Amino acid sequence: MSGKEIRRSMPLFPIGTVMQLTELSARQIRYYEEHQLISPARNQGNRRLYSLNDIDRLLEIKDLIDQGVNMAGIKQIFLVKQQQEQTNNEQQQSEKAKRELTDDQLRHLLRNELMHSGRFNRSTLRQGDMSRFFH
Amino acid sequence: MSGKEIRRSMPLFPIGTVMQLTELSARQIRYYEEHQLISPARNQGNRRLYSLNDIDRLLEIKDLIDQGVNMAGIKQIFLVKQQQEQTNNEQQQSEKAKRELTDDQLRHLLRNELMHSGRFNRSTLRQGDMSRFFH
DNA sequence: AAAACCATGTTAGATTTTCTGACATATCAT
DNA sequence: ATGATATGTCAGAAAATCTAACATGGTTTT
Repeated sequence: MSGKEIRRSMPLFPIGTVMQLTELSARQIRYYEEHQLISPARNQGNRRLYSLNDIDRLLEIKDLIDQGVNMAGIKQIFLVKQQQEQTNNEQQQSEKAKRELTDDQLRHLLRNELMHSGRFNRSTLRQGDMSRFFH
Repeated sequence: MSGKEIRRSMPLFPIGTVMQLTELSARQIRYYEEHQLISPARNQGNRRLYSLNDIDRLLEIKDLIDQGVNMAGIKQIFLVKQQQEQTNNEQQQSEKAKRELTDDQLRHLLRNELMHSGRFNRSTLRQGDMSRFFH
């Protein structure tokens, strides 16, 4: 829920950039927002700011519209997808729980060794790396 | 030279976004441009548009300035880095050349098998995937 | 067929953002 | 003290965006 997600949901792009990236008109983009298919952030001056996720969503919308789906349809599709993700997460969750038990055992087994392997884990500090904002 | 690079050098961000991302003032960002440490694209209306690479560069600049390096110093550092990359590429190039010879042989060996393995390589068309613009 | 609805275009006026160029200023080296 | 460097700040102009309203060509519904 952190890391990647924070970055992909970071509000970065003004509507002009989004228009070019998606080849949608400002009118269309705002209209889809009106119908709650997206909800971009706003900056201090009330201008919309879109995230990578928003843009993905707009591309999906565009595609569905090309298939003849209307607003209501798209809204439902997104709902289903969201629920799908929800259950996916729950599955992962429970699987993870199982795994964690054995992981605990593993950790236990490894502990002694580590206690004697005086090795440091220096964190690599690289600078000027925009990738921290994405992926 | 294509793919990734095109994306990371795609002009996307207005100066306001870049200010937030880098915590530099507009004045600073323009000043560095004046000294040719960066050269953002311009849109039709003459507004600057920065790429991910530009932002990386600005973060690097910021860091160097924190270390007390001045414009001239930073310019030189970038020059050296660029040359470094150049020679790196050349090395890779010549290594690749070598490898390609053996690859040719490999291809040769595989050709017959492939000629008989009537298998199709359907390209996966996924939609609404912003990742095509990045990484 | 008429009326209503949907998705989008277009326009207008207000507000925000960005642009360039100029002048101001603090810090540092000479 | 003088000058250079890096940045702040201001002003006026141009561009981008905002909201709200009206216009319109296709679809449905009545």
